[in-house]
Amino acid sequence: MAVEDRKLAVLRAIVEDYVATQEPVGSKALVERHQLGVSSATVRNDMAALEDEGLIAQPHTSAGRIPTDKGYRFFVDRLTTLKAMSAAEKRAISSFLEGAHDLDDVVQRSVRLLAQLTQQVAIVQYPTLARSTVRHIELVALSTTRLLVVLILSTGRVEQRVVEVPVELSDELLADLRVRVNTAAAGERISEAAGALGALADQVPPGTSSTYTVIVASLVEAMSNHRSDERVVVGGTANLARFGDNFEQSIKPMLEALEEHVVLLKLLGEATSSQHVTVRIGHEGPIDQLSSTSVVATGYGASDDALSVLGVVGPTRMDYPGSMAAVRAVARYVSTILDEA
Amino acid sequence: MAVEDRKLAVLRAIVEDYVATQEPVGSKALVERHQLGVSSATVRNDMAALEDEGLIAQPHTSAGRIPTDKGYRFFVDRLTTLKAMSAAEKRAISSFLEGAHDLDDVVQRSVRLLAQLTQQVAIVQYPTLARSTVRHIELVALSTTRLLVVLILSTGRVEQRVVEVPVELSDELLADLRVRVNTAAAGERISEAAGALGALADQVPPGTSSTYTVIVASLVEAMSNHRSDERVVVGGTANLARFGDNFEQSIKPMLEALEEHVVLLKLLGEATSSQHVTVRIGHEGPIDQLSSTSVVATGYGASDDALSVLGVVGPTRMDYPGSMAAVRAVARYVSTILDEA
DNA sequence: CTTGGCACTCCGCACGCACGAGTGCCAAGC
DNA sequence: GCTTGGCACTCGTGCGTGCGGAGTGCCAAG
Repeated sequence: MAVEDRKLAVLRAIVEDYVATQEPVGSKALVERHQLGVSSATVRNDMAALEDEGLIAQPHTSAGRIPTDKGYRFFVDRLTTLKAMSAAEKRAISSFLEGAHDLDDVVQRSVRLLAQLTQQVAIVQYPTLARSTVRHIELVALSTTRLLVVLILSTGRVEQRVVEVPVELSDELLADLRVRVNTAAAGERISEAAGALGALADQVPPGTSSTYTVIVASLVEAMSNHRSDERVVVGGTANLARFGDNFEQSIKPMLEALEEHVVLLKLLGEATSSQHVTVRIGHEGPIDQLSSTSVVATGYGASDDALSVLGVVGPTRMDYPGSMAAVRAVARYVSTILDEA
Repeated sequence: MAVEDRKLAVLRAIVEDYVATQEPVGSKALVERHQLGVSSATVRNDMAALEDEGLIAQPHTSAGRIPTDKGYRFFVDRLTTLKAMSAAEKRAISSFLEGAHDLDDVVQRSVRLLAQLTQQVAIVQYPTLARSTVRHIELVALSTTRLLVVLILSTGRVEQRVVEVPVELSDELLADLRVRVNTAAAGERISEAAGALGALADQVPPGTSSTYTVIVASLVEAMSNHRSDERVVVGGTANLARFGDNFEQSIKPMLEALEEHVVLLKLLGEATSSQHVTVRIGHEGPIDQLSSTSVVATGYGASDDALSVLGVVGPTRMDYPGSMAAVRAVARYVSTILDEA
């Protein structure tokens, strides 16, 4: 085995051992636990080299080495082959997810599943609405000036929104509106539906013009900032235990981030752009407080132009191959399930 | 001041100091921080008596005293007068909640608010559907055998459910069904709607009987176990920091409980039966692992026959008067808001 | 019943020490 | 040129010891 190759084997061994034990790993322990075929002295030399390259570091003199963020990055990029899920695992996943009878249910189950599989904190963003078309719009008057708009989409999603309208609503008006709105918007993509509705404002029945325009404007406004695909669901927070015992520094910022969905979306970030599993290690992430946590995420969804995102968050010292495999597997299953729906 | 009265004053002082400092409180510190008008020796005697009664205890000989669960119970039942919220707080609460334009929003904001006010973990159960009446039922075919049922309720709630029907659906059948279902169920309470629907199965159009009965049966089944008012929302988990530093023993079981909504509902438990604020202290709760956490909760909702529940969970060592006041205040505001809707 | 005094207990903390794990370097061997 | 065994050196950790302080219980006097 060439020297370079062995160095990488050593790096891999260090990562694996450190992930498993959470303790700095020394040269001696390394040769014992792995078949490296060389003595500890040789390993020491290799380690010194790896340290020069910035891939590993020692917490203090005369302690073992731990991987640096750069080391993990190298490990993930070059030393990792995604484990395939076992047949049993596959079965478990699909049977678990197929029991769902509701979008909420699918999302809920996915989070749980992911948390369970990876033993980490799992995050799932709701599927985007981008590709959905409008199936039906129901208008319900909650009071004379408050209107509930229920949007039923082709994919079975249901969105609702209360709109404050600045005029009095009558039953006839509403009935008329309902028909017009539906004929205008039905079959349109949600992104275009707002536009289609806007056009309505022109072809108003005579004598009611201002009322109409006003209501339609409210509707358009409500539909264009539907925010529900920014919803995220979090699960497996109890796995935060694996973050280490240091509450203030590692667990608390994580809990705080988990409460802020906006922050979470930022965290999952660019993963949304592809169906590839992407990994963000420690400081690579956008949030300073979370500099010792990694994110493994991937886009998912029925098609490439309508991706949402899902993944897990854990300490930099995490089982990358396992997490990546689980994330990918769950994303695939969820995608196919959403496709069926 | 009579002796008994002073003993209670001492108990109150101990609870307050311990809650504030999280440290066992000694006789000397007590006379310094509170105007008890007696010497530390006298307080010591009182403390000995309180300990005999099981209201306080010392972690070890020659340490200060801490309240027992029984002591907290006594404090809550007899020594506490609910603080009224300040005018500013009231304004803050109502303005914060009134910004909501959606049931989800109301619930979400309530949780945040409660967590913020109490600096603890807040839990809000979705309002019950009990009193709602059916406004409209929309049926959408997702595939030839999968039917999306959307239930729009008078209160503006929207419930959805996918039903697997064991027959092929045609457009005409669906249109017909839609009309019949709506005329049968509209205006009914949700609890009665299932029954009203069931009656439909009899007055079937000739020739389609079995198909009809089958679909209606599916609908009835789906409607009778709507489970959405069992949904709970949790917030303020970052406040778990105040649980103390002992992760394994106090924080982890809490995180686990927070993931299990069923467990949470059990935890909030009987509070649902009244609009009173109820307090469960430590071991009084139904869950052994949470023997050092207390629950402050109350029923809320538009009317007495349709109560849901909301509250906070924290360490037994928590600010009961403050939490109780906040829980009550939020419950009231949410109730009135739901009432308007 | 209250109070000051006093002896006693026990926790927490700092100090010091020895131990062990791990390293880096070197000289010898393949 | 790599590899290897040996060896001295460095630190971090764990453990026993000793001390100070907070707090108590009890007692005798007011």
